[in-house]
Amino acid sequence: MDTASLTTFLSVAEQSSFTKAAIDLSVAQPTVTARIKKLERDLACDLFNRTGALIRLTTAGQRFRRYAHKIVKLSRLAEETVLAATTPADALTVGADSGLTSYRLVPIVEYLYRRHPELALEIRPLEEDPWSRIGDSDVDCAFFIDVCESSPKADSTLLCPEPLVVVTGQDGPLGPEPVPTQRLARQPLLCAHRGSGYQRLFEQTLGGAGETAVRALSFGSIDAVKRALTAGLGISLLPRLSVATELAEGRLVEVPWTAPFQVFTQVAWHREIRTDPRFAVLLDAAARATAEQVADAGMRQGRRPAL
Amino acid sequence: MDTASLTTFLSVAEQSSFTKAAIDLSVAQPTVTARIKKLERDLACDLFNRTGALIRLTTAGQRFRRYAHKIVKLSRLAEETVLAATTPADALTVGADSGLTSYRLVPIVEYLYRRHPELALEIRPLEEDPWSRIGDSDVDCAFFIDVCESSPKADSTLLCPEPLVVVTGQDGPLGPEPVPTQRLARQPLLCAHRGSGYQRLFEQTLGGAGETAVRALSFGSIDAVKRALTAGLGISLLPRLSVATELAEGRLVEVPWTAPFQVFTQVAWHREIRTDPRFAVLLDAAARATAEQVADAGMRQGRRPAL
DNA sequence: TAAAAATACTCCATAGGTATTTTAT
DNA sequence: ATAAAATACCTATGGAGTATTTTTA
Repeated sequence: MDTASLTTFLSVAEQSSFTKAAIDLSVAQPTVTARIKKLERDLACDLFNRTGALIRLTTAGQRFRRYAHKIVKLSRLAEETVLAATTPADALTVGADSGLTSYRLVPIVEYLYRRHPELALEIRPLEEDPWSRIGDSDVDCAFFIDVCESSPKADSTLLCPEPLVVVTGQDGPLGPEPVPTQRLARQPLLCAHRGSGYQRLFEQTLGGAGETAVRALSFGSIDAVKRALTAGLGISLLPRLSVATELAEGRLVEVPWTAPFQVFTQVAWHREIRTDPRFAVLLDAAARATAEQVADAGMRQGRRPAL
Repeated sequence: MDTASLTTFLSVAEQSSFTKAAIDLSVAQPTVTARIKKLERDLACDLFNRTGALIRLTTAGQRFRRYAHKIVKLSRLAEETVLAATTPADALTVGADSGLTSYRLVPIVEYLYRRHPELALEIRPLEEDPWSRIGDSDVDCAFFIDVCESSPKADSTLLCPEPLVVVTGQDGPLGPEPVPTQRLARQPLLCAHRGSGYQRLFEQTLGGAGETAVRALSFGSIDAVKRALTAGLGISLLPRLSVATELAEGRLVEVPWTAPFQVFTQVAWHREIRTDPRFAVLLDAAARATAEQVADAGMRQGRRPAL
């Protein structure tokens, strides 16, 4: 699979014609035929429905097109970027679960800002599995909520336990009595992102119990999820910390259901960043700021935070 | 540029050795040398510093590695996905500026949910230029805030004008008197994402006026930006709608500065989705829900919303 | 001096071209 | 009948191998 084949594929798809694509790319028409055939052989499936004159993408072809686009674009970007001599600010890229950004990460950033104002950070929402984002070098490190497990590909450390709570809108369909998992599975499920951390576990738990498929809707941010919950669109599993105010004020209500798993806020990082002094500073700030925050919460509630 | 070269490059980078990479990939050692040389020739730069025994990535190599990772991963994914006969839920993918998700998009989703509960949506935050995300087929359509301009690559429509306001924390360094742009440029700049919509315009405006480079920090979500503002970390340009409550309650304060540009909330879409009946439903809902919302706001304020 | 990368050289697979045939409208 | 894709066939580039030399720690 090389960029030339992909570009050819994209051109054929766009022009709906092998001949036009050949002209577009300044190659002979049989060359286009050959390149597409090779792609189809490599992928072991047809990409175009050719009934002589009319050329149309097959469903496989449509699916492949998305990736082809991205790969070609990335390749171009790679070529350009490598030559760009400028070291572009080179901020430490931190991925964070949407549920953590406001409530755990901002205190850390504040801590850092006061003591190390020169440190440049770039915070990006984690839409997928944190481990793979680190593996892809998409982010240097990631803050996320998940069960305690280690990965061979990256190092990680626990910051604090993160109590979760199922919440719904004021006039939601679920009363104050304990709710069986099956009943929960029938509610529309709202979340920031499907793939990151505990959300997958939650869906698995519900999917295992419910007879129907879980209906899930992702909103991209916790704030939007809370608004949708308030509007009565469904239920959501969120860190208690992130909905404390709304629960206290009665804008959201807690659904009496306990998750059969125990999760922690944790940081994972790319092995190679270990030696970066900026990362040491960040990790130290994370540990200190979170410890302070947990201690504060414990004091305010007159007890140690729930494990 | 093909996957074989990239895999070779990644293996060499990981093993820090041409010979070990050759063993790893089950090819002869000169093959590895040749592949890397070809890559270096194509990219017109060295990827490794080889001083005989010690092999290390050059800075260009480090930069290239990020992309190589992603490209290889995407290629694998493409191969797998094409064969997957399952139509995977096939939700309409909607990109949205973080500043819009909660305040403009949730009403639209609510509207849709009531009338078309069967419609599956996937909402993703826009981290970059909406046009390129659509061009990449990353999202089917995008909601964003920007000046009114058309693109040859995608269609778009305006939903409503979106008044912006510069805000800061309660005890911020800026008083109630009008602030010159230069002074604004010296403050740390907080935002959800650097690249999407009006944020770039804002940074250009400040960058043009200020003698020093703009210090910007991205948080990934509006909610996190608001917390950081409250903590006094800097200033931010946000839709007035998204900070109305905080301004009314005095948790955030408005900085008297008027942007030299006029922006609108708008939707842009991939040309090919035009024919999708689900998209027609979405677009209709967007127009109706936004119109309702704007009318409500006008009524409540006893006037038409500010243009 | 030993380990590792580069070079020299050969071979063959294959990508790309031209000319032609097939196919479907 | 015509336009467009596939096939046949040829050529040449270049990728991959073996054997060898160069380099440096």
